[in-house]
Amino acid sequence: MRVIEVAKKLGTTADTVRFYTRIELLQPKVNPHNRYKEYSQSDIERLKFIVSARQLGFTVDDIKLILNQAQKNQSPCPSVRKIIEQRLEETERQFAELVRTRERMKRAIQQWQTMEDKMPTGTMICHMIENFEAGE
Amino acid sequence: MRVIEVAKKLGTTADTVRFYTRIELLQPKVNPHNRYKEYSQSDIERLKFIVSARQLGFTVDDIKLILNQAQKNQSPCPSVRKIIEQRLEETERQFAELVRTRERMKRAIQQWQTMEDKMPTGTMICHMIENFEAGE
DNA sequence: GTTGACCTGTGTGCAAGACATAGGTGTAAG
DNA sequence: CTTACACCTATGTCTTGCACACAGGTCAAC
Repeated sequence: MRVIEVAKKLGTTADTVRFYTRIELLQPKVNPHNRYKEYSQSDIERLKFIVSARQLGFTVDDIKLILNQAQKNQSPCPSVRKIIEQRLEETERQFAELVRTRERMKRAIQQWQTMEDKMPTGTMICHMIENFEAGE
Repeated sequence: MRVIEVAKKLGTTADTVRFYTRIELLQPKVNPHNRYKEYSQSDIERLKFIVSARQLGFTVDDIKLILNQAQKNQSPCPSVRKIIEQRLEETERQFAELVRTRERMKRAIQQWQTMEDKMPTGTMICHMIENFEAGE
């Protein structure tokens, strides 16, 4: 199978599959006639794993490590457990930050509803932004 | 003032100030003796604006546009209102995606608590990931 | 004069793909 | 057998917002 067909089959994009191939997470055979990559069934299994792991928050480097362990016939499970804990912590941090930003944005929009547009001055660029009060 | 002092004053990093300078959001004078950048009071005001806008979710390009408008003596307020609505929409999308990922991660950790570690097989890399059920 | 801590600008790296592009393929029509 | 043309390919570059690495400069103490 070629890149587009593989991508469709797994609900991802051709560019993503090409990316994984470029960094050698996938190593499909190359047709010597036209240099097109040919993805085998086992490539597809591997890609399926990669996509699942990405959805669980593993980074591409995490996945590389996991695949390497599996290739050396070590159980990747202990690493998997350890890594997902770390990634979850990071996700929680991102989440908190995103919530804060979202709250600020909403509050700004609300505050600005009753404010007029103004021209910039020498010291003021946009009074709405400069006078915005985050409210702790 | 020089880059570190400015950064401290506004609660940001020297690298961030250097970055804004590099992309010409800030244009401090350069001391011809040692080529160091010298940030004036008005540079600092400008930086203060940039930092505030970043905290409200504006991108650096947004800020460029806003600053350009202000420099042409146009009120940037209409753009500001329009842009923040877009950025809020994007933030909501990111938020939803992050929540989904977080839920998946938590559910995975829970499911895996009662699962044993296994060795990889020809078709299976990590059974925990491959058998993970997202639960809608 | 010299040490040494600290600071500077500039170059490069990062994540995870998305986008641009030059060229190849393949099918259908003429 | 051409030719046309839509579609596909691999590869190179771009994105965002900084952080980090590094070679060299500054400046006070000795």
